[in-house]
Amino acid sequence: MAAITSIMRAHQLFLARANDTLRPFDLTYSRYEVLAWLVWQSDDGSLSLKDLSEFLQVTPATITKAIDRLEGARLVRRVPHPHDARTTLARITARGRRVVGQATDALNRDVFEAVSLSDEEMHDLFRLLLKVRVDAGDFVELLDDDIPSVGAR
Amino acid sequence: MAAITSIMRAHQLFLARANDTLRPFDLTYSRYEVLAWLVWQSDDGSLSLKDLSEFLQVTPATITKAIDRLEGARLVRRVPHPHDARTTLARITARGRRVVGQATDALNRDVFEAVSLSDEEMHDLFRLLLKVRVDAGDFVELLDDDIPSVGAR
DNA sequence: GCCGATTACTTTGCCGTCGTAGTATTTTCC
DNA sequence: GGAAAATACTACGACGGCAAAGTAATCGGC
Repeated sequence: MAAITSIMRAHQLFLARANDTLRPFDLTYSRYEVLAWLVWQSDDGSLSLKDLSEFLQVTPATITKAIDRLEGARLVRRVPHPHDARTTLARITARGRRVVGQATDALNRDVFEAVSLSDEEMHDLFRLLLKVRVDAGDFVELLDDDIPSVGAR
Repeated sequence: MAAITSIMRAHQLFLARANDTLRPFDLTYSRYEVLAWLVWQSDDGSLSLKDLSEFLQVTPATITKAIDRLEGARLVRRVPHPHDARTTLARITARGRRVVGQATDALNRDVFEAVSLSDEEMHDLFRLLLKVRVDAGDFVELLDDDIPSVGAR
């Protein structure tokens, strides 16, 4: 249970640091994540709101509001799906690509590189967290290729 | 960065499971934490709101609202500090003690025991998370006695 | 012992998240 | 092919968190 409390605290700290770093860009970590998925996890910079909801593991209502704000900041645009009138796509704008690039540099510099774990420690941490997540019911299919040493070996 | 994302996800999963478990008690994990501190980290079941804010590492406004709700549910009572008129104490009620006991049993059964890590793995996870937290600027003085094997050994 | 600084709490406003309910559009199946 | 089920999004209300501003009480230096 101390381990779980520790997870909670680590989350709180990283979220706070990330939001501090992103504040100059008028972004939050949640909205940064949306932009990041659009840029690096899609072929043409657009994803359906449904897909975003699944990838980020938040409810559709959360995505609706996030896209509202991102659209207000002209970082994404809603475009209708060509074949299914039920779904709407979020497409990142040129401005969005520029901002997410700068934001990523800032996050790498100020947050991710602040962690002093060795590669091996980082891998151990990831492996242990993955076990915990699976126990808690996470869907990890998408991540399997990132962590070949789990379950196997 | 995959490790940090993994921390975020693990947090999300545990919080969701804990809140599911606590829903029948009309509690959330945040409010449960307040009750738990009052019961196990104080001599007489009362702490100042300031102390709660520091222990739980949330802003005073968050504590104010949490105590509002707990007081509304008759699980704690606000009582004035005997010597300092600025501070108010939150004191757990008999009803609060009863509820937090049942809630703890439920959490242990449904959430904490769901983690299948060995004692050694648990310890490793805790140690790695502690390093990460320190790098992220956490204050860990209060925890030193809980983790004698960090740094040493 | 007074005035300024500090401390403790509350209030307000914003954000992200959830749960629930609603609407519109497919899709499925008789 | 038309009704029922499933799907995708939106709307609303609640909650926990932060930041900033306000209020009240205490402390400290001169």
